[in-house]
Amino acid sequence: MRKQDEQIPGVPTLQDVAKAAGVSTATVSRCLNAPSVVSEKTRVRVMEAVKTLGYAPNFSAQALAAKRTNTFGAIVPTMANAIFARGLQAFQEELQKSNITMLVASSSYRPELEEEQIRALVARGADALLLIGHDRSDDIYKFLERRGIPYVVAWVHDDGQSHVSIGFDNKLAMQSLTRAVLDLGHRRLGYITAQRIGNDRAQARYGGLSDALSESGLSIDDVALEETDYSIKSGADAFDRILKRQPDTTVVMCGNDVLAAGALQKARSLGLQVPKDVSITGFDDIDIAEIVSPALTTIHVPHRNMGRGAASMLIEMSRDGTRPKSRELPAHIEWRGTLGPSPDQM
Amino acid sequence: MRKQDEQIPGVPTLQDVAKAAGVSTATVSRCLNAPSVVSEKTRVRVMEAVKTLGYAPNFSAQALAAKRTNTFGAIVPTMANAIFARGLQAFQEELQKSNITMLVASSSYRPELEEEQIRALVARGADALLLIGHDRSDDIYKFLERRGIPYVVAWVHDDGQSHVSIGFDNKLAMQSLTRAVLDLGHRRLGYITAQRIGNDRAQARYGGLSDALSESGLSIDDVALEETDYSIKSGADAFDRILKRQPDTTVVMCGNDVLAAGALQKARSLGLQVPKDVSITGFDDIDIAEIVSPALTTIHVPHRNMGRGAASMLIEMSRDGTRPKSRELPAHIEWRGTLGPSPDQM
DNA sequence: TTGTAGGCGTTATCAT
DNA sequence: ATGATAACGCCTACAA
Repeated sequence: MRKQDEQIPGVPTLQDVAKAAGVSTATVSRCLNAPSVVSEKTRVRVMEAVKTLGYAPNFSAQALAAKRTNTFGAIVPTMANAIFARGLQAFQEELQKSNITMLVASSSYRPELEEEQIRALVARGADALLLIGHDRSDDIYKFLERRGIPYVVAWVHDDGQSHVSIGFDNKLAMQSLTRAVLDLGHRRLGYITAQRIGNDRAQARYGGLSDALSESGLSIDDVALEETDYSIKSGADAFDRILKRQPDTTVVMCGNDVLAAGALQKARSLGLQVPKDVSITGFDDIDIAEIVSPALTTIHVPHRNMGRGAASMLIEMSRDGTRPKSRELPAHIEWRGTLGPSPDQM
Repeated sequence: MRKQDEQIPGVPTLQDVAKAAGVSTATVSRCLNAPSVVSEKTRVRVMEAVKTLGYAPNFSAQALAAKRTNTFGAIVPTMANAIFARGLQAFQEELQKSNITMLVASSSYRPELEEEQIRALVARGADALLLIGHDRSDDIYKFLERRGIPYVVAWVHDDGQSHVSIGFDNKLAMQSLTRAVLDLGHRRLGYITAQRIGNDRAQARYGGLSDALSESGLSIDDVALEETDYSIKSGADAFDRILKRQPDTTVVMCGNDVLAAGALQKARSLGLQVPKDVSITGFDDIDIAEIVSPALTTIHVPHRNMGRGAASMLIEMSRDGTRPKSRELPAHIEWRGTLGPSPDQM
């Protein structure tokens, strides 16, 4: 009288559909998962029952029984950052084509939190994982290997790393930009970076700066360095500090466009002309790079392509159990208005 | 020899932990979910086994048995839009405090797709749902009611609507901004809106414009209207068309900041001074509003608060089964540099 | 082509 | 405080 004779409809199950269509649950299941193997006649009947009852499979039960969830997970540092938001959007659009759902978690740039999130997504049955950057504990990589969960490391490409990845060479990109800056005669540099700890992209970019400097016989120790968090205001404040410490600075390079936008804003409010008095460079080429004025000279990064590519790699890995080769995507200098010759050149 | 005597370890289950600790699976389950009810001694033993085996509960099984997933879903039009990305980030951070996972799906502003996504998230066991705007089919609302899934409609507040919501009055906000514009003497207006179909925020904003005009004895038919999609370039193009159609336009109001940024850019490239020759207004107050120059006069919208508030409302609804009152958050004009008196005033 | 039935890994209700 | 054991809803050999 409690369980069996329940009168209230509740949520329809396979059982209900089976009963309504006068077939077994197995047949209903097949209609849904392998329609070709069931006769036209019964299939029509079953599908009708499905429709009228408003049946939708219970995901948990499905996952439990089938041992696959058609769900991929993505862990990003933050979604509030346009570069990840755009990449995720593309990632998701690509997955959707294959009827795969995306689960997102954000780690707030905190390694412990990221580990937790990875485990959580795996526990939830994520069939594959998108990770940002390769900088994480061995334990967690082992964990993934052991569970046989395919993953790709995105937003970076580094020949020294063994994990399947899709991205660009952050170091090389910043190195080439720095070379361009030096070629323009700049010698008194400032550099604003995001927090580098636990962020291999920021580290690599810094490394690129350093290397380019060395090439020219200069030292990274001579650049006015500011490390700060990710916001326009932080960029502005950092710019201010740099100019205070080193008033004859001719160029301030920034680890990303957001910081650069802040720097640019501050320069303007300080009455400095960009790039006549001081040059500024960014990195990422997000929307704001184009609308500030003068528009930011920056590194163009193929965010959407990375998201899309990561999706297709994961789909392949998950489907075929293969291990595709890492993909390096191009990043290039986007010349716009904030980088000019050093005033010293005159 | 196949199932039982499997030698390869595989993923540890409750069973394995139970065996290792010499207790029943029930006890292990209790250790994890209600530690207080099991004796100190056995608990320690069990937790040890958990640790050494690296056990993590299987989410699907858990959900299937417990009929709750600790997962909330969010369906947004797109994550590539800063306003949603920021709101989601806040939403997720708040959920995390209560150990709830967020599932995101994006509908690309397509109603049918949104319905699909809602059903998908529900099928995946979402305990509650965050929806954007109240504009959707009755069917889907009925579906949610029937399943007893709590949901809140965010980004809007409209007394005429019955669903639990958190947001601000889009119409009123645009109305007040329009009043301010008219007070400054502007009479030749242009308006750039995002696609209004299926987007009640865009509709409401347009309505606010229209109403404010009527109040002053003016007609919406006299404003040069451009409807376009969401991008900086679209805003720029629309601005161009407006000035072609109506060269004596003194102000171009925009349905959001992205379009306004485009308009501003185009104005500059057309050699127009803002706001001396032409004024521009935005809506949303996202990052870019502050960094363009002159900075955008716009409507400040509490994105993060909406995300956070939506989370806490949903948590309450899901926990207590209550139905909280809708919350209206304040939105106000953020006066900056792009809105000035009409040149006609001189 | 279709049905039967055993599992999937937990939770929760009873006893004990 | 702990242990059996029946759900939970679906998938999938295997049998018919």
